[in-house]
Amino acid sequence: MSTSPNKLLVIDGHSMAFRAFYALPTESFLTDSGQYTNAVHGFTNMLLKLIREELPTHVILAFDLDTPTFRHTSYAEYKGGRAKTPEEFRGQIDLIQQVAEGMNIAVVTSEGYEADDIVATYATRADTAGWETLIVSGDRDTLQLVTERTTLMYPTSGLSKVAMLDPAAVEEKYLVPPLKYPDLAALVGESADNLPGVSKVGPKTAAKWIAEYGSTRGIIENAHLIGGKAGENLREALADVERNLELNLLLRDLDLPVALEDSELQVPDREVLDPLFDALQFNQIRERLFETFAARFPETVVAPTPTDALPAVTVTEQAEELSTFLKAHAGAPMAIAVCLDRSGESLTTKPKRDEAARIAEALAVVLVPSASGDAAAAAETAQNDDDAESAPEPTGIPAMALSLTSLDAAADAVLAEWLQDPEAPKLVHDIKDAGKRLAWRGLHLRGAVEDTLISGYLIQPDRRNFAFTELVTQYLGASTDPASYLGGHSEDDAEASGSQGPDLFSSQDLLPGVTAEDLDAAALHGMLLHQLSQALGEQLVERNGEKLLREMEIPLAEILLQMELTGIAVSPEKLDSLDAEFAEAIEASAQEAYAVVGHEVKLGSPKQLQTVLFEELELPTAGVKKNKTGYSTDVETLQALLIKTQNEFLVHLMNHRDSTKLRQTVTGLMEAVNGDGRIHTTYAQTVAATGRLSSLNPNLQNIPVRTAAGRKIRDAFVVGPGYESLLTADYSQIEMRIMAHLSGDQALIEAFRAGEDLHNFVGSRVFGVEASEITSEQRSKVKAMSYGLAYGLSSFGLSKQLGIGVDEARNLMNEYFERFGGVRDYLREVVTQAKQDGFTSTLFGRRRYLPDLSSENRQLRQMAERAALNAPIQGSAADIIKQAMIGVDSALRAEGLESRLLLQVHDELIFEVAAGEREALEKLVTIHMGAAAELDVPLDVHVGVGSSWHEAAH
DNA sequence: GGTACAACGTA
DNA sequence: CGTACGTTGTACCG
Repeated sequence: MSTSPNKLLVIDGHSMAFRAFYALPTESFLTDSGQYTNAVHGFTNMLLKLIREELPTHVILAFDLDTPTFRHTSYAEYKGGRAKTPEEFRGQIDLIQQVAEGMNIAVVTSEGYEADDIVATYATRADTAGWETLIVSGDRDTLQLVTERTTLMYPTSGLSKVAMLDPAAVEEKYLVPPLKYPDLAALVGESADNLPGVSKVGPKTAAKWIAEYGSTRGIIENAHLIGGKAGENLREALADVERNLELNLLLRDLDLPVALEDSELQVPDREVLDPLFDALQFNQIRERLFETFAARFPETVVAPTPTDALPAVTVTEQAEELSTFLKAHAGAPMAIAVCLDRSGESLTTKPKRDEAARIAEALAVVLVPSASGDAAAAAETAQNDDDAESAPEPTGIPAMALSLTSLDAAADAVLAEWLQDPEAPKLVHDIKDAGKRLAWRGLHLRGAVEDTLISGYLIQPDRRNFAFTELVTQYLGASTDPASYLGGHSEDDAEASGSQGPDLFSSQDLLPGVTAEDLDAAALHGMLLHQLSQALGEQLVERNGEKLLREMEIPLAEILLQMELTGIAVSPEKLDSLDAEFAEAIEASAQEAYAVVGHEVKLGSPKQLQTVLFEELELPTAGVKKNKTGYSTDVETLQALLIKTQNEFLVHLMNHRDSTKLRQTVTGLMEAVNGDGRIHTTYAQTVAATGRLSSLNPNLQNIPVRTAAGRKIRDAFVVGPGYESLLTADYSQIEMRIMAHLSGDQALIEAFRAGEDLHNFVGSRVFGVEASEITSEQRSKVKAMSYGLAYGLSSFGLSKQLGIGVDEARNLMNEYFERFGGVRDYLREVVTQAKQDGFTSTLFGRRRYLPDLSSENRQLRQMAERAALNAPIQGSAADIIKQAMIGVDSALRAEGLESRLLLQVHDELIFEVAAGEREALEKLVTIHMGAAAELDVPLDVHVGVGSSWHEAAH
């Protein structure tokens, strides 16, 4: 038998999707958007496993269509009696096909035929061409396709156990050779297809007859010769048998849209898969997929070409050499790569709270200029030369490496000078991180013209992972492994030379703590930064993000860096006493709660609470919200239960919850206090899809404020030594003002211009009374509605929030829109425009792309519509405060004030006031926050001063 | 040791 | 069936 290098994997998509669906629990695979994904998950996993282990060269997925096939036409009851497709399965076939599309795998369907026929056609073609074939199907009809070259993988239970069936295995298991299986099935019948066979005839009898008469055709012709009850039944069922035979035989000569040869396995399309896997919340699968394909296509993912030589790094400690190098490249962007101390903790481990200890320190910088001059010319020549052997050996771009730990004073000064020169353009990935590491070495990074982290974010704000290697893989398709480039020192090389050479060290440190491999990695990083910057730059221009990058996000990153380094002082005494206070409250409410039920219970465990509430205490379950684990135990549910039952366990439980939450916050803050007595949060600049910042380690944007107990925590944030007070400045009702501006609604604009109380004003129009006559109940109704509108609130949602009827809520909204028609028109227009463009825009041109606006899935589409309503408003507010931070920062510098910005909480800035600067700062902040944007309504800023955050907010 | 979930804090 | 986030404890996975 001739062996072909080609191997076809052909899968019956529907049958395997169903197997996957029943093999995995639906409830564990539900996305936030309400789509079940268990079949998609199982299927994709299976597909990857097959690609990894079976190494097919060609892959085809065959699917049924919803339309009837010739089998239905000739036999109306075909596949009748099947259970209705489960609701949870809905949409999953489509998702599987999308995954396949992203993997560049052919998906084939054929009007009037089944997936089996498609499988049969390709298997036959492949067999004829001498290819090896692996069929994966849960349908027994495909047994007939098995040959010496064609194997069937048939799942026996779920997805975990499969049988690999070659001809011998088929004969052993089904008693007939593959080609005779349709004969056997015709006699026995196929209940799955609703095809009755001959009664009392099973596989054994059928196989015996087939052996005797050669085929079912032969059996039919000799039916009169067969005796006994079985023979009698056979003669009665002849019509059924003939029909079964016709339906069982798979068609092997369909005319299909994809040629066998065109189904070759290719490199997957990340641009399709990344957002898809984001939506499916498949993170492990994403990794597995790319690992699988990286192993499979090293040459494409890696793409080493003769032009890809690593930069030639010169290690220097001499001021003059560095100076010459920098002058030679003056004016052109220089990529900066930082070598980190790898002996320390990695960034991915759970961070300890001490900044300096937890983050790897910068040991060296490698400076890589853009490819130009001789190196580029050599590369060009090499690329254009077909005969690789005659191409000149490419030389890398000359780059420079400097130790940060052992530079002499002169060289250090040259480096510092260049780093902080705003006119010396630099490329970097994650300027805030790099800048922080350099700052710990006393170096100041300025003049960044590119941060590929932020560029990536501005292009795809909904994306989760902007790691350098991720972006390089997606946008450049290049490897980040120095060993795949010319001139790289692989780890093996280093060990080899180390063991053979005179050096005692296995991997020689070229700089203190920095090995040759580190330098290679950094040099490559620098080289790829240039390429990535260019690739991202094109996208950025296309998506209107260049100005935002240069004029907003990069300057902001420099400010955030400073804020993070500065931190905010806390009073350990206040934290301690709060901790004790809350601990006491926790204990007290726990004891009272235990007393009610008669035993201890983990009050923090929703699972145990379900048992206590609904079994032991037998509280009514009618109308109780459910989640994946059963009945909900959230506050809303507990409140409702309390009203119904007056059970005091609920009160103690809720008190316990409140106190626990507060204590957790306090504990977290205590653990976060740095050696300097301050808490240094980290701002994530590329996380929130609307353009907001987020805060982490610890999160200082969710410190309690609504309750009195919570506000005590704000009192623990205090002015630090050497400063006189804290100052808070917040925008009042910024989102409503943006709404007024964007909608152009004259009534709303008038209200803001007149400086009236917004909610009283709106209430007076909605309820038709004087503003002074508005009751607090009316005020809170319009307040809820005003804010809700910016989130896409429905009348149902409003009714639920206000505890009123849906009709009343709807009337309220109608009345609102009647008075503020501009708002209604604007909200409609936003969605229409977003559907047209595919994205929303903020005041400053920040875009959010919402592909789900055109989704067939109603839930997804509606979620996208609400996001489209909200993104311009929330995003514009984010733009404005970012602009304000930049304005305030430069004004502080210009006026030479020592006061400094510490925190940002979405619409609020918190400053530390230097001695004697309170008045000046207050004025400066009010002016620059107010001037951050020109709107049709004023931007009101409310300022407060005090010795703690809590006091300052008054 | 890692991940998922429910719950809840902020704007 | 209101947007955008981050953190926590419990429960469960291997």
